[in-house]
Amino acid sequence: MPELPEVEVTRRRIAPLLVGREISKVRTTRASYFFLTPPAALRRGLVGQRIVALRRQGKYLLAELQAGARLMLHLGMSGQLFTDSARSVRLLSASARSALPPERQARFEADRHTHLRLEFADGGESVLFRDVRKFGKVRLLAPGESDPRLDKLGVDALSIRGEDLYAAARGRRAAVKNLILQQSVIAGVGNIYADEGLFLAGIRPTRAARRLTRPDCRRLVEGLQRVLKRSIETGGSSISDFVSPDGGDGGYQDERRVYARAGQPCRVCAGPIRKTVVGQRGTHYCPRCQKR
DNA sequence: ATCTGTCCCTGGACGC
DNA sequence: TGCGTCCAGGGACAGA
Repeated sequence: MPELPEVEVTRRRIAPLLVGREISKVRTTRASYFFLTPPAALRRGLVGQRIVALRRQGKYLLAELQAGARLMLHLGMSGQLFTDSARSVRLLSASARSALPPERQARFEADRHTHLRLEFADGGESVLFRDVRKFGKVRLLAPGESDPRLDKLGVDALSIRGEDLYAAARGRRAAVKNLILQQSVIAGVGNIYADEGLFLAGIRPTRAARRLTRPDCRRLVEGLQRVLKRSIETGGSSISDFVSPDGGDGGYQDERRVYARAGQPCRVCAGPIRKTVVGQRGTHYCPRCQKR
């Protein structure tokens, strides 16, 4: 699931392929709630536009266009942003793959889940957005226009300070894990890195947010930033769907300490990692290393 | 204001 | 082999 590191890795690797190029053709699938801007309006608004920058805000990507409009993208749960030449088995479902001869099994062919395809005036590589579960979003923002989703975002997870988290936790009875998953509090943290950051900080995910001390908040922010930065360095986590724009897998899934490791030995104390549910999300922790 | 539960979607895992 | 059932989860939303 794309969280801050996966979105940032995507941004860094695909920016050189977008910035400075003029969109010549836009192909979409039919309208669905994936399209916050209806497909036809999206096509009209993008053709002929040149992309001048690609930024990240929380888990959102914003492609800035020359005329001041912005293309807002969210990868949701299963979103994949990549180029024509990307090769990855993750770009095909297992059933679709098994129907193909071996030499074509890693080759991408646009399918019904490929909702957006941008072609460019220079005739070079196209950029595609595929999203099986359609939890992703795409919206074209007119010059000066914003989106409530962006307006609500809190401090970016890479720049938040312990003191900010401490302030946000005042009076909150909810579990600390719920607090750090709230994009209005910390923008960019999702389920994997929430669990991993809490582990590094030695904090039990179920602990009431308001019970955190200042030092707790400081350690939690340090833990979160450490896992986020390390994940960016290793190319993100490719646990189910994530691929980088060239089709390559990330490397962070091999460094996970708790996420999706229920029953396996803790890398610190060797005791079994436990799985529970917090706020309807699968939650993994080490009962011995995360006592408080 | 905060908190909790429900819903959107699809494919993969699992049981029989 | 094939079918049915359950599960994963980001975030919007409704209702308490």
